[in-house]
Amino acid sequence: MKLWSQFFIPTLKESPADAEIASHKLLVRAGLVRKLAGGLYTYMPLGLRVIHKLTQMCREELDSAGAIELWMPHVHPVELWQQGPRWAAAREIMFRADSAGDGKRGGREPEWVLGPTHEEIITPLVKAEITSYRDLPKNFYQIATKFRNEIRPRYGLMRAREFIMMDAYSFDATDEGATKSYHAMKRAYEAFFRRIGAQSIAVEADTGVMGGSFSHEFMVPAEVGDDDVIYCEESGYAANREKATSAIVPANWTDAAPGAAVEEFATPGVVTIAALEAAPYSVPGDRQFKTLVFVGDSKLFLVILRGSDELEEAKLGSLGFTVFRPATPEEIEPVMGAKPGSLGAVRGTIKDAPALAGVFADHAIRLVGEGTTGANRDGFHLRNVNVTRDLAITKFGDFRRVRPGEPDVQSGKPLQVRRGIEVGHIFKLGTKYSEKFGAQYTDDQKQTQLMVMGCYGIGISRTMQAIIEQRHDADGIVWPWNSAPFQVLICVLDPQVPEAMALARQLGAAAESAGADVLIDDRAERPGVKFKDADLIGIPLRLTIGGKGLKEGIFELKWRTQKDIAKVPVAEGEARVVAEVNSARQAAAV
RNA sequence: CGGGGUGUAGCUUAGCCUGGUAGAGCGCCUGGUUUGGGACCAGGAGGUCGCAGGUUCGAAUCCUGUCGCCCCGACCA
Repeated sequence: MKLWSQFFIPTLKESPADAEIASHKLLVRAGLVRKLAGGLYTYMPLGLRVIHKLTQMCREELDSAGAIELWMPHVHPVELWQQGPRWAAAREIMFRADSAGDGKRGGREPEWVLGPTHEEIITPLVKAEITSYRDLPKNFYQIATKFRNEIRPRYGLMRAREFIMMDAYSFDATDEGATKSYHAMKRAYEAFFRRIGAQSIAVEADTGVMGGSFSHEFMVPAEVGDDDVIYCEESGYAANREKATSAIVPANWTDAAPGAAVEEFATPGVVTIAALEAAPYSVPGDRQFKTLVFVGDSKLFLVILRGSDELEEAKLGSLGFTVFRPATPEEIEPVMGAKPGSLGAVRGTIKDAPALAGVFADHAIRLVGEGTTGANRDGFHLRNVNVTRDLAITKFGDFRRVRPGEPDVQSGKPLQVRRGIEVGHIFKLGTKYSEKFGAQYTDDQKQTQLMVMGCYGIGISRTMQAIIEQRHDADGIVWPWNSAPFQVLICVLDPQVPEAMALARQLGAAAESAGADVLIDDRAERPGVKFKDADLIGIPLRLTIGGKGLKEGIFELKWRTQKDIAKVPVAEGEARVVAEVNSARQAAAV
């Protein structure tokens, strides 16, 4: 039981000027956080209580899924990162940590970095400690601070330079075992997000720089989120836009039979899909082939899309290049024989075809059947280009960005899109890190094998803000029971009246005995101030004790989520409060 | 890193265009009246106008540089 007057909850009437979105404003107004600098926040006492609630529930769910908690350093020797598989990609967002001294200690400082995540630390540790299949599988986790020098921190805790994250790492003897561990974690995540009272959905996701074979993101639906989720209510399909696919090419689709011969025609100055759509050419975008040139591991490769489609660059990750980027016009011309805008992949028209690492075509170009594309000769295009007859395609794949309204693969119903905040991510990593760091074990046949890894993250501090974004109204935060900093707020309107405070303590003790955390507002403030603050900080259950009610022998009971106020006779007070707390706890239990 | 914006008291801000005593509301302190949805009255404290340089008799205001912050983009484990 805490007394407000002896705690510290600095609430604000006005929103800070630098906050843009509701949850960020409320975090500050309700006294949960204060900013030190961009992306760096102090967790104030009330905010820290929420963090503790979330970490405790996270810990419990992971423990019951068999994960084991440990704690790793956050200052890392840079050598470990240089040894790892993603130094080149990760170093840009990593903070360097060296001495702030004036150099008088002499010699060069060793290089240290602050940990953005811990694959590079846990894998060598497990390599050193585990050598037998008998010690596998193992899943280690920690709940700790992470450091990422984000290019653009924003929206308060949503994207911060320093944040609190649960990160877990599983090590299995076999690929099947790793898949099992992955699904166990997925279930633990689902239990966690249900329990904290956040509506979240697991969506298929791209593995990005992490690498690995498959991945799910956990998204809290919110307009201010950074990610687009493509989903189908009918089938339950949900995927990040980077990963999403649709049934735009029907399963029974037959490719167009070759028709008229390929014919070159002059298109002076036409270098865009749109220009070719316009008169006098009037070739619709979905009758054109779009040819994009990339550099993958220092060789050029082509990507062919429908003219009306957009490339989803993340999907090129499936091609297996370690790094890739769009090619420059200077790189393109010597190989293709033309500048961008007149490019195509018709057999025999590419100047130096052997120089290409491949021609990768999106499935949807089959819908074009026979269409128009660049002639690899500046100012000319080719028509009557048949997909099967004329294009020099190495491999078909899924490279286009899905659009809402396209049919879902399973149900055929139109796909929908909504924004979401990514609060968790799970990856089946495979052996990418165990190979690099030599994390091996001996199996029961005396054979040396690589461990198969998974890694898992939950942004705890971001989750706190995501809950607020999802659960607030015009007056303030509306905390779910389990995540609330306190579950019960007792507003004592006349704290100078001894009977009022005595009743507050009595009801508070009853609520505590039933398992609630209790805050008593004993400040010498006017009632209006107390009610406004109560709504702002959003404690689920409010008990109001006033001098007038006390004379009638009643106090008031109100839920933050409801408008109506119940008058409860003091004599029945303890029993009623216990009953309310119990039913709330049951409703919030998973 | 590119584009846009912004920096004035603990917070929200006016003043800047057109240079001439730095103003308000909230909050804070003292006293009084109030007391069920952010009270009222009186008095008071708090600002080298982000920082540095320049122009000028004179700069919060104009110019240059610099730093911080916010938004959009790029990026994003």
